[in-house]
Amino acid sequence: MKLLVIEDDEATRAYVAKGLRESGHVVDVAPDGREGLFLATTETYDALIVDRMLPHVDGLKIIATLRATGSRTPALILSALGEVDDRVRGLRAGGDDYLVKPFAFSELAARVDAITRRGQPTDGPATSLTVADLRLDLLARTAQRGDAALDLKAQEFRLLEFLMRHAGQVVTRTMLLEGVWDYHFDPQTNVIDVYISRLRAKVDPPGSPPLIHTVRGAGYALREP
Amino acid sequence: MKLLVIEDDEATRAYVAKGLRESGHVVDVAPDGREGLFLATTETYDALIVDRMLPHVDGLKIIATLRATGSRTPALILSALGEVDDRVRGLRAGGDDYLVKPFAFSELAARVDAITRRGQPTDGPATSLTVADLRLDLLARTAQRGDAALDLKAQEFRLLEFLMRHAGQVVTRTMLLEGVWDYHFDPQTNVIDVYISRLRAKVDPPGSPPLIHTVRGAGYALREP
DNA sequence: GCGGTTCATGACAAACGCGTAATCCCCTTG
DNA sequence: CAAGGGGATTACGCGTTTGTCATGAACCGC
Repeated sequence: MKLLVIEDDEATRAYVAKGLRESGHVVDVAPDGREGLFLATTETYDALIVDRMLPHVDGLKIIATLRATGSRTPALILSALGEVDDRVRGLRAGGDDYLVKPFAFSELAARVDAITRRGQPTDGPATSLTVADLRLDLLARTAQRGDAALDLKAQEFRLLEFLMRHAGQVVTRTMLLEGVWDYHFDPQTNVIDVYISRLRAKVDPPGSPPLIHTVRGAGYALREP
Repeated sequence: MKLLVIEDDEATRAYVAKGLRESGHVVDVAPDGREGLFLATTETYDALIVDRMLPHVDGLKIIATLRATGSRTPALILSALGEVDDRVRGLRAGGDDYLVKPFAFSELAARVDAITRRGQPTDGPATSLTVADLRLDLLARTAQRGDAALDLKAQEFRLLEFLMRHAGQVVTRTMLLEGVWDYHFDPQTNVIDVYISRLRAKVDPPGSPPLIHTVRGAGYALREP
């Protein structure tokens, strides 16, 4: 994790930076708001640790400015002001957390970890699916088994996506007809068998342990080997 | 925002829930860990407010369990334990913030807003593109202008996606041949003209202000009207 | 206003993806 | 072991998508 510490007090700055480095982070430091804002806009950080009272540019102002430019880098505010109103103001300005001085370093480290933790992988709709060494990239519409790319047709892709979203469970033909073909009745067809066959030819090539399993009398299941 | 408050103390629970509802949130409540965990796993929340000491299942245990299932719903821990070690333990268990009782409601509200703030819109790869009233859902592979759904063919979709990713700028035919058709030479063809034509028929129906513009001698541009 | 160039579009042809059907295979059960 | 049934696979036809071509319209410089 790459962090930026903006703090005017020499001793605090050195103490915080040293501690965070020992926790395995890469740390840049800035002694005032001007320098801090410059670094924050020119470099990319995983989180900012910002003192509230700073020369040149106030800490809250820095965060508000960054937020106005669309930056969402998490920010932890350090402050000697411990009043509820001050804390609320800090959080409302776009801070993600607020720590009152004096603070224990272990708590600072824990809070930094907490705000950086869910940096990238959001709860949002998954953009890729993985089962064993099989990967589907839903945005690029690509698939690969191991490191071989698979050339899947549209319908094959949809079928595989459905199977992967239900990995480990048995999916019946009815489920597939509804979920993949959008048939809400029995069309008296064997499309599924055909497509499973085509999919197998690509997903489970000879030599690889098969992932697509037939569950006789029930349906199919995609499972780890 | 939909929130879940897990708190055994009747008075605190009612107080917190009432306040959050007045702040415009939708609030579910649970009086113990068992009920809380059940709701947290069956419903979808934007954030959890969890008391640390709970009957049946401990608050930290709830969060740890949820994290183990892959859930990343932000969690704010409430606790009477204010020691540094306790706070650190709470954050390490997967909590996103830690508030010590007694607390001011305004601070709770501010912290809830802080942890939910960057819930959805991550910096990750965009899952949808928007220009004016035109929207492309890259995961569902659907498009709509205003609220009319557009039936785009695969190639038309790719072309429109490329145009939208370069909205506001002129894209040359060479760029399109490389980016959409993956031709790295001049195939002496007018495919692009043809597909632009087909796309226009769908994206810019008569009556709507056109978004696809011809830039004579240069290429095309997708622009706000 | 004229000629040349650039772009737009409708008709056409080839290729491809999709689903059906027929055949073959293999497991199950008595 | 034989018969029945469910599943696998191959071959084929239809419809759609994709790209080419030719013609017509719009634009620009002279």
